[in-house]
Amino acid sequence: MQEARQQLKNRKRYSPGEIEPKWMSRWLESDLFAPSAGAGREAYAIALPPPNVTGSLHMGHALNSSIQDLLIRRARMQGKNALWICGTDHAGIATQNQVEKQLAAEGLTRQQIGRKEFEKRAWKWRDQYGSTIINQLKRLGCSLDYRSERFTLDESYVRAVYRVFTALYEKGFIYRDEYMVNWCTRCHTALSDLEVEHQECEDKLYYIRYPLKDEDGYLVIATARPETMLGDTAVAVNPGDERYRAFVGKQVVLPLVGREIPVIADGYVDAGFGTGALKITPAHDPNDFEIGKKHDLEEINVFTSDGRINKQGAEFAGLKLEDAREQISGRLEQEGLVEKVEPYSHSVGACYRCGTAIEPYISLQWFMRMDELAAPAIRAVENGEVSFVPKRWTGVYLEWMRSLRPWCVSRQLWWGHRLPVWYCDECGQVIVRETAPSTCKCGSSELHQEEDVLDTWFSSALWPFATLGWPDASERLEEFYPTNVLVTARDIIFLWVARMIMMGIEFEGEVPFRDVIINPTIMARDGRRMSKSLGTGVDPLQLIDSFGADPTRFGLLNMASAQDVRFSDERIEMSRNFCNKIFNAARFVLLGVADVKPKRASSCLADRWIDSRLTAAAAELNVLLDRYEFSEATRLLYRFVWNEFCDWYVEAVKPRLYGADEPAREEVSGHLLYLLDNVLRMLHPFMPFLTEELAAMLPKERGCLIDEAFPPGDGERDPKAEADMELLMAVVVSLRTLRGELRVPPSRQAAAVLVMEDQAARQVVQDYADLIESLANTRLAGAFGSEADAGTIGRPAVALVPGGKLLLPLEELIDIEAEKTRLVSAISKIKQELSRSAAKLENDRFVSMAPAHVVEQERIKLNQHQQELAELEQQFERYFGAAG
RNA sequence: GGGCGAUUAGCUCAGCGGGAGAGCACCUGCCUUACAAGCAGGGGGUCGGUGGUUCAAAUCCGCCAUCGCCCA
Repeated sequence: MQEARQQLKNRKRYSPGEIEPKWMSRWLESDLFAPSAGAGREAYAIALPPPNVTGSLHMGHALNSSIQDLLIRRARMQGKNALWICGTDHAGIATQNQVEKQLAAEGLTRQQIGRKEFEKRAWKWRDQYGSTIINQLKRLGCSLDYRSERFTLDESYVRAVYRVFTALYEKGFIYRDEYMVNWCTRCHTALSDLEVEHQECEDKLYYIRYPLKDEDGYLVIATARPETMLGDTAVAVNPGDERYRAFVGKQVVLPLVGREIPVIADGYVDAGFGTGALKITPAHDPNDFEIGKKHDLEEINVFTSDGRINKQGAEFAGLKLEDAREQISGRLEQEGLVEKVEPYSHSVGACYRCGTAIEPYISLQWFMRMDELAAPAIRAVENGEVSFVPKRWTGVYLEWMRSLRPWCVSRQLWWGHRLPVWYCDECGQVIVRETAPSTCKCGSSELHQEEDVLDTWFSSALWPFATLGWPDASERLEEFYPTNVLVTARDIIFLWVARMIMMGIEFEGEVPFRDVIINPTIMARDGRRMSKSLGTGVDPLQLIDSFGADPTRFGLLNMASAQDVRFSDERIEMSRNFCNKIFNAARFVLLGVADVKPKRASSCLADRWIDSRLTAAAAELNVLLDRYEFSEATRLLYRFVWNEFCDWYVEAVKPRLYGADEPAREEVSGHLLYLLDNVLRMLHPFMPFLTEELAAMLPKERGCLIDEAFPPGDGERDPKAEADMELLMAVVVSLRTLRGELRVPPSRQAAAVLVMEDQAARQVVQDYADLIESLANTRLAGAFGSEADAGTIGRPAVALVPGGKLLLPLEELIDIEAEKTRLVSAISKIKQELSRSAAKLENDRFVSMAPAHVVEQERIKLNQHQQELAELEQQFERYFGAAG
C-alpha cells in the first residue's frame, strides 16, 4: 500500500487503461459478484434484458448496463444480497444468418448439410463468438453474476420453454392455423408484427383499367403493387359510393389473366382513395384477406416463398417480384390498360434482420392468443404492482396490451426451440408434450416432430424466472423472484416487458419485477436515432478505449434523465476531467497526510462544515437513487466533490496540513482520509474502477470497496457550521472578485477591513481570519462594527458581503475608472432588484394572497437591498460626487 | 392517419409555480508545492410564438409553428 502510494507521486493524470483490467479480474477471482446462498439478507435482483448473442455493445446497452450496475452495486453496498442475472438469448434469425454466411463462404447452404449438422455449426458459432457482448460488459465494469450465465437454449431453459408451450397449448391459448403472416422472402420465415420495421417509401400508384365483362367500359383501380393483380379475385367499392352503385354485382375481366371476377361492395373501401375502386387480392394483402374471408373469395397465392411469381402467374412465373412489377406494368401499358401513374408515398414493411421487403403471405403457422394472458398483465400495471419510470410509458404499454392480436410464434428456422409438437404419420394425431412421445394413441410409432422453431422472444419472455431455475423449485427462485427492477429501452416494452409480465403472472403467479425503468434514447449528434447504416452510431467501446470505462459510465449516467438526449462527447470529457479531479484530490490526500488512520475531526469550522455537507450529499444521493434520478445524482456528486470538497475544503486544509503544528496536522490528516473514504464509497457504483484503485491505498483494514457500506447519509447536519462557512466563503469570493475587477496583481498583498454590524458574524470572521487570508490571498486588517470604529482607511474600494461590507484600501494602486464602472453597474443591478421587490410589496393582492413566508422574505430582501444601495451610493459619492 | 415528447446562454442539457443554472466554448489573470484534463475572476438568455389560469408562470392549461420518436 505504501508502495502504491509512492507510485502516485509520478502519476499526475488518471490513466484508466492501467487499472481497469486489473480490478475486473480481481473482483472475478474473489467471486464478489455472486449473491451468497441462504444469506438471510434482503434480496435485490435485476435480470439483465438478455442481449442478442450475436450482438455487440451499442450505446443503448452501455447506458442501461451502467444504470443496472449502479443499482446493483449500491444495493450490494447497502448490505443486500444482490444478484444481477447474466446471459444472452439465442437470437434465432440473427444467429442463423451468421452461420449461413459462414456456410456461404464455403460454398455451402444449410439445406446441403442438413439440420443436425447445421445445429452443430450454430453451437460452434455460439461457443466461438457468443460471449462477445458479455466480455464487453466486463470492460464496462458490470458486476453481473457471470458464473451463472444463462443462455436461452441451455438444457434446463429448453425445459422451461417446453413446459410453458405445453401448458399454453393445453389451455387452448396456442393453436395452429392457416393465416396471413409477415413473410421474409430472404430469411424464409414468418415474423411477428413486432419484427417488421415500417419505413416511408417513395413509390408509384398505378391506375389500371379492368374491363367489364360482356359490355363496354371498365373500372379503374389504383394500386401500388400491380404484380399482385395476378391473384385478384374481386374488385371492391364502397356501398355508399354513387359512382359505382350500378357496377356492384357485375363481373370484370382481370387483364392479362382473363379471370372473371365480381365487383363487390364493402364498407372497408375508402371512396376517397385512388378511384374509389379497390382490387382485392386475398392472398397477398392483410386487409384484402379479411375482405376475402367476409365475402368468401378465393385466395389465389401467386408468389413463391422466396419472392418470385409461382406457376399461377403463367407467363410471369419465375420472375422476381420487382421484375414482375416492371413486366406486368409494361404489358398493361402496351395493352392500353394503364390510365396514369402517380408518385405515391406509403410505408413499406421490412424484415428487422435483413431489411428485405416483407410479404403478407398465407401459411400454416402456430399462434398464441393473447387476450387472456394480457388481462391480468394490464391489471398489474393499472394497480401499480408494476410501475414504469418515467410514468408516461405506462400509457404506451397499456395501449399496446389492449389491442393485442394473436402472436405468430412459429419460425421456419433451424436455430431455436423446436416446437414440442409431434405428428403421427399414421393417423395425423397432433401430440404436444414436454418430452418426445414414442407412440401415438393409435399405436403407431411413426411420429415426426414439427420442423418449426419458436420465436426467440417466446423464450425471452420467461427470462426472469427461467434463469432462476424454473420449472424446478429452487432457493434461488424463491429468494430472487420477483426481481426488483428491469432497465431497458423503450422499443423493448413490447418485445420483453409486456411478455415477461404476462408469462410471470401466468406461471409464477406474480409479476416479474416491480419497477420498469425505460432509459432515454441516445440520439446521434444530429438529433436523430443512431443508425448503423448511416454510420451515425457511436461505439461505446471506442469511448472506453479513449476515455476509460469510468468516465464513459459517468458520462452516460449524466445523460440518463427522463428525456432523449443527443450524444456529445463533451459530456464524456467532462466526466473524464471529473475522474482526473478525483484522482488528483486523492493524490493530494494520500501523499500529503500524516501517517494516521481515517478519523473524523471537528475542531475547525471547515471540518464541521464539510462533514455536514457530506451528510447532506449522501442523504440527497440516496433519495435521488431511490427515485432513479441518475442524471441528477451525477450532478450532485460532481458539485459536492469538485465545488465543495476540492474547491473549498482541500484549499482550507492546506495551512494546517503543511504547517508546523503536528497535532493539528495529524487531526486534519485523519479527517481527510475519512472524507476521501466516504467520497469513494459514494462514487463507487458510478465509477467502480477508479474508486476501487484509490480505496486500496487508504490506510485501513479492508477488503474490496465493492463490499463496503454505502454512506447512508443519516448523520446529523450542523446548520451553524454550514451558515458560518457560507459567510466565510462569501467574504473570500468578494475579496477575490474585488481584486480581480480592480486588477490587483496576485503578488500584491492588500489589507482588507471588514465592517459588520452583527456581533456574532463579526466573531466568526475574526476567529477564522487566517482562513480567509489564505483563501483570498489578502490580509485582513480587522473586523469592526462600523466604519467609524475602523479608523482612518485610505482610499478603499468597497464590496458587499452578507451582513456588511469589505473595504479594500489600495492607495495609489486603485484603478479609479475600474472602480467607477464597477460601482455604476453594481448600483444599477441593485436598483433593479429593489424596484422589483418594491413593486411586489406595493401590490395588495400579493401581500394578502401570497403565503406569509413569501411576503416576509420579500420584505427582508427589500430591506437588504435598501442598505446595500445606500452603501454603494456612499462609496460612489466618496470618489465621484453625487450618485448618478 | 393516431399517440408521445422536445423547443431554456454560441453548443449539449438540467430546472418544471415564488428572484434564470451546469459542462463545453468565449474574455481577463495565473505553470500558486493534488490536478493546465487545472486555479481565480468575468461576460452572455424578454426560457419557440400566442392566448389563458394565478397575487405570482421557463414551470400549469389551450392553440400555432418547428423538430424528433413510436404505432398503424
